[in-house]
Amino acid sequence: MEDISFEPTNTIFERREALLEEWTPERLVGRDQEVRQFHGQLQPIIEGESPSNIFLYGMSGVGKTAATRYLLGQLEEDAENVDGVDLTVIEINCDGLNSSYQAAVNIVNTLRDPSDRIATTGYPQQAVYQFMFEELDRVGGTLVIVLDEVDHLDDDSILYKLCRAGDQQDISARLCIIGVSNDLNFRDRLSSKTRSSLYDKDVAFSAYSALELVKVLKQREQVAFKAGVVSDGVIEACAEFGAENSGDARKALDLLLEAGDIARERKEEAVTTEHVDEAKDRLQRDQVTEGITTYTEQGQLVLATILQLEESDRTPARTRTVMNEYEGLVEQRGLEPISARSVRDYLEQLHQLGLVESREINKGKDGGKFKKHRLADSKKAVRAALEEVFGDVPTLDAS
DNA sequence: TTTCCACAGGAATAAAGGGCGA
DNA sequence: TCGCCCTTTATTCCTGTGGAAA
Repeated sequence: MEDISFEPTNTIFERREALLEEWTPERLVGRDQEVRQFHGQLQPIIEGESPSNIFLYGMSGVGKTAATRYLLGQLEEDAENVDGVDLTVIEINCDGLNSSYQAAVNIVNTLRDPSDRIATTGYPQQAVYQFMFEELDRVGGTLVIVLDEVDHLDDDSILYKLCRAGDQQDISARLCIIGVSNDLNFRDRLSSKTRSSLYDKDVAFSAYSALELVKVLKQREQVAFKAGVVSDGVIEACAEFGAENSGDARKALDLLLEAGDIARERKEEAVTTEHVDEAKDRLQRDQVTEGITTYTEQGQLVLATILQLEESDRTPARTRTVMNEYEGLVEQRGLEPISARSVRDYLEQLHQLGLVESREINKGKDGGKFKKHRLADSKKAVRAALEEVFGDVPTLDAS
């Protein structure tokens, strides 16, 4: 093996972090109307008044989190100069937290010293809420709690508890809940008691247009890259990609970052549209691999079944066929198959993950209603990810 | 207009695993 | 160590769905 060493070869990036999600620009571009409305709703905090709860809605990557960080950063800065306003902002990302219980644990641990943190299971639910209120009360003043991707929680009890905390004298601190959701119907899914407790205001974020994305990308490009290294057409190609993906600025920025990384790896002097094309493939592959390798074993086996059906030209396959083939595949590996109901759940999850395409067919009295499934992503990427998991991909009998 | 097919998917529940306090 | 309480993953049961056929 040849000798490996590290040496600085960067001729591309000035401040690469400006393309990362956590980076907050000095000025938010393309979101003027949303920022103005959101600003107005936060204004009572600086006046020392009780703030309303606020909900931000919009597809992913449309600037909800960026606008929240931008405005709350400004609010914290300004609050320091106002007498009688003692402001604390707590940001919790609910992605990966399945329940209100876990979100409450997360709030407790965010506010506690690392040596005094609580475990993520084991406590009665009421005890966890009690810990949470104790910590919030200890901090006191006005507390803004941002629950990012709040629609990922299976239940809304934490929203109800936080909304009612002041009324029920659980805490004396002033609370403002900011819920951020990609699910436009999230509020409709809340239980009626939570809905009635939420005297909330909302801000709807529309998708970025290709033109707005160009503005966003140009702003980041000027900070992130050395002068003149981004070739003509690169920004537009990334913006177009973002616009095709529901006006998602996150996707456009990820693509620009990946294209920059490819150029740097190759020790090239400029980022070109060829790098962008390659970055698209790489992003898709990475996304597929991550989704599959972190999935449950049974979910991976259901996906392996679809892959094998795809590779033997037997897709789209109806649920019944998938089930039969899945049972054969699992038994070959000496495992117990799960029920048809659970396989249906996995097929639905794989569809939600964008790995499987499911189409509903209705043959009426002659054959009823059923679904047919096929692989949505490239066979190559799925096979590579499954090979990483299993070592080899389980094969079906060619029957 | 009614009937019927073949699931789809919601609800309730169980089992297993893990952390906590007593 | 034990009982309690949480989680995740799974099962069973059952109602709902929608369009072609009668």
